[in-house]
Amino acid sequence: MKEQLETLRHSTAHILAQAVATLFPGTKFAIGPAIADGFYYDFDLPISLSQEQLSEIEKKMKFIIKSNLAFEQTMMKKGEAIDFFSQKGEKYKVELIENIPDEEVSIYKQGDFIDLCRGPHLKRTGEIKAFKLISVAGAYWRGDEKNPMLTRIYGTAFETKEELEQHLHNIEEAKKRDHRKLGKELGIFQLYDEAGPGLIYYHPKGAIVREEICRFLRLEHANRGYHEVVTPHIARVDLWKTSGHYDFYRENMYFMTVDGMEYVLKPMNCPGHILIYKSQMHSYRDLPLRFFELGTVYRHERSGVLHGLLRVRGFTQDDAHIFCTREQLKDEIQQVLEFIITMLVSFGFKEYEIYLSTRPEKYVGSDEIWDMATSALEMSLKEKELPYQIDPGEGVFYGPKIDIKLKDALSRTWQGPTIQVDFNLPERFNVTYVGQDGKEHQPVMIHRVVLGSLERFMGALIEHYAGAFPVWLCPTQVLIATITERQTTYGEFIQNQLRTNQIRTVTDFRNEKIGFKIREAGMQKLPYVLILGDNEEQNKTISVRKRGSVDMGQMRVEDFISMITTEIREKSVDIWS
RNA sequence: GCCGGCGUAGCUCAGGGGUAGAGCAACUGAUUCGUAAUCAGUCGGUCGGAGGUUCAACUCCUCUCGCCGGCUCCA
Repeated sequence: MKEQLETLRHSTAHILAQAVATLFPGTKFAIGPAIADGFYYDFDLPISLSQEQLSEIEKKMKFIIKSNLAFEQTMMKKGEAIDFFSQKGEKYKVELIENIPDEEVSIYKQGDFIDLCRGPHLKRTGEIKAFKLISVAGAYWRGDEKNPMLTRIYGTAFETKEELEQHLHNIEEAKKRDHRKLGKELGIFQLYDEAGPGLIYYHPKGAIVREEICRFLRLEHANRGYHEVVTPHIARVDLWKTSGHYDFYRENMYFMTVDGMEYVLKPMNCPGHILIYKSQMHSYRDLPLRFFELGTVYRHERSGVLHGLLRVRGFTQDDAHIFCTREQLKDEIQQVLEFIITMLVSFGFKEYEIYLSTRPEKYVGSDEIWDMATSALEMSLKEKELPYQIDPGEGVFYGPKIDIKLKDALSRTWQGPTIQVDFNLPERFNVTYVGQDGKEHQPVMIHRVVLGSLERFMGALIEHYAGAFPVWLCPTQVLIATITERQTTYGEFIQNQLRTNQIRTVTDFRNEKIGFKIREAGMQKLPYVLILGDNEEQNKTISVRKRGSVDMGQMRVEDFISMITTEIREKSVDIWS
């Protein structure tokens, strides 16, 4: 973000704070930074604030802007500042100052509003031309849920009114791509109150999309030497005690007691794959051994975090566990990275962020093995020349990981693909292989998903394509629409030809105008509509209309079949919206 | 889980203590039409659920379930 814009937004945040100070005496102030597309300020308010009150605050802010107050900076000795803010009861500010290492702290003042702030700021409040308060939300002080919850007001500001309008318009447009809205409109999936939150029901069209993705995944995994396995949805609690999930993951697990025995609905697939590995002795010659499963898992996510397909309680991962030697680790990681990137590209994803998460405070295993695994991950990223960021201390307790985050329509990021190195489970389950030396050794395990969960991936995919899937994924690939009922027989003949060629085809022989049929097809984002009238029947042709109002004119049905078949086979991601 | 908001017909939404509304969809009929909405009629609701206040609650209050925006947490 441009520094100028950042300053503008930060200054707007200060004006917001001043307005709140005037309107709600007794408010304590926390922090108010500029963020990606605006700013926020966190307050400890004496009252609870609702969305409607934002316009009242905006009004006050406009008054402050009009008053054209100067932003004045002064420096204060740390002790002095602590006294000053303590006197005002500003406990959050005092806490902030105490954490500043310098001797002096910077204070900004506009009118009678004084705030701890590094700056920089605009010269005067009057420089703000275009801002809007967006929403009010709760946020924990310092982002820690053990701390009190503050009231956060989000807003945005731009240099011109036009830019502000454009931004608000963009958000409205993005909302039209929301997978929850499109999922319902296009008949892809639905959630049902009576069935429980976070549980997805794929409708027939969604099931087709999902199945196409699964078929593709199975093929690609087989091509890369993975062995597909299938494991049960429940397992005795003992298995989860051995794995450590019972101790570390219990609040996310579903339990049930049957015949006096306790079972767990699986939250992960790893223990199952380990059982399969351990069913026989393995030589170093067997490694790497890769078990793949489209494994459906259930996790009790906290109610407030559920979000359409992107965050659910039951989902299917394209999960695999690779058992390999330490020497093979880097090579395996590289292959997985390559696999992931290839798949993302084939689905048309260009925007994703890669993170390398390193050793957290609590961890198992030696420093030496952590360093080895972390550098294996990092070297793989470097050699693939993939740009990445480091997420320090964000690794799992059992090992470091690479996460790839996909973006939704509103640019919120969601973790999809991940590669995690694990030293813990092989230890807990006493997983071994016989080495060249004839002795038992412990393999390293890699947990990895390529798309992540099918649910989340489909959600991201719907938003990515705004519901207009590439033809190979489309539930309906071709609609045959007749001009009058006279062409019904010809339409059936055409449909038969397409179906014989495995093209998913539906017909619209209703007594409706062609414009009406085309409109419906357009709203359903169907890629091709074949229009049949007397003209086509006489010429033994079809008129082809491609998604996005493109009239391709008349052609022979064989030519159309060959064209669309190629498009399907190549999984063409050519987008025409 | 926490903070704030919202739940009215299959869908999108209006209404506001005194007989429940529109558009689309569905159904019936007419129309047989050339590239994003043909016309007319009909059907459709325990106003998310449970308590309470009131002569009277869809409307006010309490609880509860679900959804939305955030926070925290994650595929």
